[in-house]
Amino acid sequence: MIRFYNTLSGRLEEFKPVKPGEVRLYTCGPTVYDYPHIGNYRAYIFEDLLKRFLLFSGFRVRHVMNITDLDDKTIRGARSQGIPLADYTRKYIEAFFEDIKTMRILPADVYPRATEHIPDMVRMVKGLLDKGYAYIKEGSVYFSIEKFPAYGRLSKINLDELKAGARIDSDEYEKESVHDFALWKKAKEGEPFWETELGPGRPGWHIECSAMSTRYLGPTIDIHCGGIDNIFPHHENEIAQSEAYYGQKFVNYWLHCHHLVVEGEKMSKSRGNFYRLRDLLNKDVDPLDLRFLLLSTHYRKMLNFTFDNLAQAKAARQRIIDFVYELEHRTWASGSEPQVSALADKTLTEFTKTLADDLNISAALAVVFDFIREINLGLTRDMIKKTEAEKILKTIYKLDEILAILPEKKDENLPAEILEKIELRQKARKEKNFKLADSIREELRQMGIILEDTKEGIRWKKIK
RNA sequence: GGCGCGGUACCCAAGCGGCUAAGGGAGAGGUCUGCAAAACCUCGAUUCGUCGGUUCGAGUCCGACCCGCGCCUCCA
Repeated sequence: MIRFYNTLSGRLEEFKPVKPGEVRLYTCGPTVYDYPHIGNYRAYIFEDLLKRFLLFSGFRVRHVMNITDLDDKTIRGARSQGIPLADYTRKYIEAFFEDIKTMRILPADVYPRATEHIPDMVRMVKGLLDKGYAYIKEGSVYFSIEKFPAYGRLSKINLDELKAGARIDSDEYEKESVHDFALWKKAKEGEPFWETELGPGRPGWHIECSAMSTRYLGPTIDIHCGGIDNIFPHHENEIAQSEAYYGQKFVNYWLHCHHLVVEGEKMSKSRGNFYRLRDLLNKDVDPLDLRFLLLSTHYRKMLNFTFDNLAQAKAARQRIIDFVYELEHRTWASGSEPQVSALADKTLTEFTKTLADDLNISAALAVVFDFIREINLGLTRDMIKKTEAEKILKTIYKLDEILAILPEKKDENLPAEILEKIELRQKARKEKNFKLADSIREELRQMGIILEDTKEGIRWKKIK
């Protein structure tokens, strides 16, 4: 049984997709006005874990992630540079696709862009007007919240109380009630607009997601993910629009990822603790170390990013890498040891079971490390035979289908000059010239190559 | 003001009423090694923010309080 914490009900629920064996997943994508920061990637990696787990469990997953290339921020950005919106957003869109690849995030099936779905949005807004959920004021269209009694159910927000906390309404448009939100914004001087049946203008931010999600996934979606900060008002508004328009349940399971903070404080440019993914990669951070760090804290818990935590994640990940390395480079005695095989099976079962419990990644990783310790113990006692060695490796790679933290098995070769140095050191060792041998070892270590002398000969590994 | 999250060893972190409180990192001692590295073994919280309560039994449920953080405005 798979259980997830559903924000809508506020408790753990058994997961049952609308259509057995198939999951329709919608995740809020990037707003392409800048390079995404590591907090964005925390959310994307949580979603990736979820998706990989579902795939691993045998579901077919239809995944849609929108790209917000039309909103206040992108418009402001394009205008400040005096270039067309599409030219402005293009480089961020390209960067996004590059980055999710380096972070090993599985691509979605569809990446709809707001600018390419204006007609879908217009159709929905028109429908909401026809059904009486929306009204026009001075050329703009607004959703009338009082027409939708279920409003506030997701965020548990009470509108009367909201009203009490006097807040400044930053929206420059006229509406009947403070909490009504714009579905369609009348064209403004210097802003891009579309000529439509609603008149010249552009869509409001919330309707973009409602239109694009239901366009590709149908009126009822199994799982909708996003950051915790999107619960109100964005997701609340999505529910209102979609359910008012389609007359049926919009989303069955709402999964929200908690924030990432840096050094215990909210990331912000003014505080100087703001990191884009690229800032870190330029500092020689291994993207997979970062992936491991972002992955290893439960998605509903606040994650504190520090460089110390990153170093800890790196060390933990290295333990797994070293384990795989050992298995791949040893020579094995033939024969078999059925107990070891059973342990591998048990590990896989336990791993899946812990993740099925609302993606309890910490418990899942504990299962992995328990397995590694057990096998390493067997290794020191020469209890692992060829048959098992293969099975163990297969198991680890199976686990990595979900974790995706093992390095690519590409450059297994070293440049000739380095190989020569290793040879030289071997010779020095043979002649008991340890001083020379140690200096070569140190020299290579500086270059990121670690040498290890084992019973079966010398081994090297790269360390970034 | 309203809504919500968290406080478990030096650090990260699981645990959702009942075996000796997972796992990782760092540390100490040991085995192996020319020395290292890796690996293995051993050690490490009589205790889970504080104080009360419920219970045969509580990090685990209830109440109060203290501390840290987030949201309520664009935001993953």
